[in-house]
Amino acid sequence: MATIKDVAKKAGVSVATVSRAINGKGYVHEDTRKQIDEAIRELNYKPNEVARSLFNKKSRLIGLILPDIRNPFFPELARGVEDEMQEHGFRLIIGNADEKLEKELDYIETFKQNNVIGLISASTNEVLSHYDNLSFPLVLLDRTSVEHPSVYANGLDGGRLAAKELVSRGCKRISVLKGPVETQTARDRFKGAVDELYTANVHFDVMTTSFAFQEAEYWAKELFSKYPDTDGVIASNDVVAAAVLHEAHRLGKQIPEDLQIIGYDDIPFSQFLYPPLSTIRQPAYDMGREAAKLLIKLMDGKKVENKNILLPVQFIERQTTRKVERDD
Amino acid sequence: MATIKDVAKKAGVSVATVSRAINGKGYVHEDTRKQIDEAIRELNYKPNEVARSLFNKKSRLIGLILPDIRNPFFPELARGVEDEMQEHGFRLIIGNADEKLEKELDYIETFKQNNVIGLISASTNEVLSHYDNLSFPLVLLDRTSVEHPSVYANGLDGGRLAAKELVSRGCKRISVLKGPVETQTARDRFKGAVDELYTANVHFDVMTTSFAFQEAEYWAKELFSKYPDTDGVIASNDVVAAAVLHEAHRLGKQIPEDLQIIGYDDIPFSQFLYPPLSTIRQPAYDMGREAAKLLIKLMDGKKVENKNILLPVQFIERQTTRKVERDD
DNA sequence: TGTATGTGTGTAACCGATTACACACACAGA
DNA sequence: TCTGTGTGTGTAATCGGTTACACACATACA
Repeated sequence: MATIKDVAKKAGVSVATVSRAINGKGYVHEDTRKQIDEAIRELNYKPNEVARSLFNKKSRLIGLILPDIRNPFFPELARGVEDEMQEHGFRLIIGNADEKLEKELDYIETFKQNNVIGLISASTNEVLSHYDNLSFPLVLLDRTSVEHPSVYANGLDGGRLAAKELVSRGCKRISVLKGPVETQTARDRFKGAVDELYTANVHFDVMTTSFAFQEAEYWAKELFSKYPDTDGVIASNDVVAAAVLHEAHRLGKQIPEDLQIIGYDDIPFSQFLYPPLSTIRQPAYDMGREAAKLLIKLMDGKKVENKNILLPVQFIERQTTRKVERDD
Repeated sequence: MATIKDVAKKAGVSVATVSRAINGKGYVHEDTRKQIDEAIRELNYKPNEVARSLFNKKSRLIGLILPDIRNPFFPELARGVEDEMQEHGFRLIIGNADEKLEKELDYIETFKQNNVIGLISASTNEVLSHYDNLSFPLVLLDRTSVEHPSVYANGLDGGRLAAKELVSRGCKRISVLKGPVETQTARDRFKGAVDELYTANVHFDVMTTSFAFQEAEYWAKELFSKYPDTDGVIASNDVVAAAVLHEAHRLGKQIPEDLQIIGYDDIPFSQFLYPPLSTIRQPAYDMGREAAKLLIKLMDGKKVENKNILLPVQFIERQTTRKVERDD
């Protein structure tokens, strides 16, 4: 690997001049610049990011913490973040926290030690105190907090929407599957659904589930054993919805005649389920991009007027809910 | 952030002694060591990885290149790699190459510039020449090559198995969906299927598809418009299989009566499809772990006898294939 | 002619670690 | 007493960049 010294020698100047030429700071004579460019090309010189990072106390790396990379919702978020960052010349270190605080702390340590210049966290841990004394800006993603900037989707609306759509389609005994309630958005989502069901005066039961694949099947079985005559399910996410759908098939239920199901997230796979899953869409990719944009602003030290960006959710009508006549 | 100097001052010794104490190299008096440990604790000192990395020309970072993080097969691989690396104190920089050579090269540059000490690549690019002059070891994952160490699953077997299972279940007009053929494993897979079908003397058609979600639906429609009377589909992966299944439902086909489908990969979602997808399972998580283990050996400079690790695949019988009487 | 300003470049300190080397001291064996 | 060896520690160079500062020179203007 060629170093700046090699370039300086080849171009017949000092390293300072090379550095200035590369970074476009200070004066460099046109002719000198050409010499240097030539030397750089010939040696295929690339500045050593580590050395830069050591001096500047800044790398070009961004940390991204995801709770569970296996849940397709999160790769979608990650893609949004990645694409935006890529366009700005930043790179991502993705950490999979596995919903464990310890792993999350581990990654934060790695991020600090590698001089990341910003962090986006979609962690689901209730406590946020480990984010308090960071030397770089932080954006929370898919969650919110008054103390930190965040990008999230409207859980209240999402829960409400899901409930409303089931009620308007005639469900009488609704099961609300509540995700892990560590985060405000998960609580909002639940609250939205419950509020709506109270108002509509529809019977409902509540069950708390995890978001993960491995356990989804268990929860689905549990659901039907506890509430065998449920006729509407508001799932905690699309993964759980898929498991419920699968279990319903196994039990010989007709969908959406006997049972209607609404998922949450709208992961790419949901359209391929049978019947295709009706769900509340969170704009995951856009959320990722927005989080990245917000972080970039913060890193630039720009004043940001709105530090908590709320994105809308949307009911995606497919076929796990009945058709209704709409008067529009 | 406390530095080694702060620790040295607090402990009343030189930085060299602190460094020796931390790294357990050279002599350090027991009492001195205690003083230093105490100072480290009080200051909450963590060595700066960037400075270390600059001097040692080695970080603790491992690069991982994935072709498409949205395809659930790859997060599964990633988890395997991550878990193994985590246990050895290494961290991952995950790069999503998006099946584009340019992005892949970008990430490789980032990896070099950040002194990664090893690279695992599941890239699908045909050319590998950009891996030739790396200063750190490389392991190919989910692909193979004579020049580089690799961990992959038996494509020949996989293709053969898929074909055999369909043939033994009475398929007469099989459609083989061929993935992108840039990689040897994809070619093997195809060859395995075709060999078996030739041998069995069963009619088959071939269509080349991508592996991606966004295009899966298109290919599914294309399939049935080109070969409307196909009665067996060997899909290029589970994502495509899901799309085919979805399209088959839309066309009112009975599965597995009218049409049998076999996927590839066995991603977690496949069990939740309806009917649950029969598929060829690649042990993704284990592949990831094996790749990590192999890389660690290479990084340690150990002689590795077998640089190309072949893992077995397995037919997972679910319900997109008919039941057969087995005489076992 | 003297001074201010702009241009162009080099020297050397610095970022925070690691380590080669020098040196001091204790103790053992000749 | 002298020498060799093991123990313990500090000084300073080094990794590959960036940049403060000094300095040289050209030009402009009073």
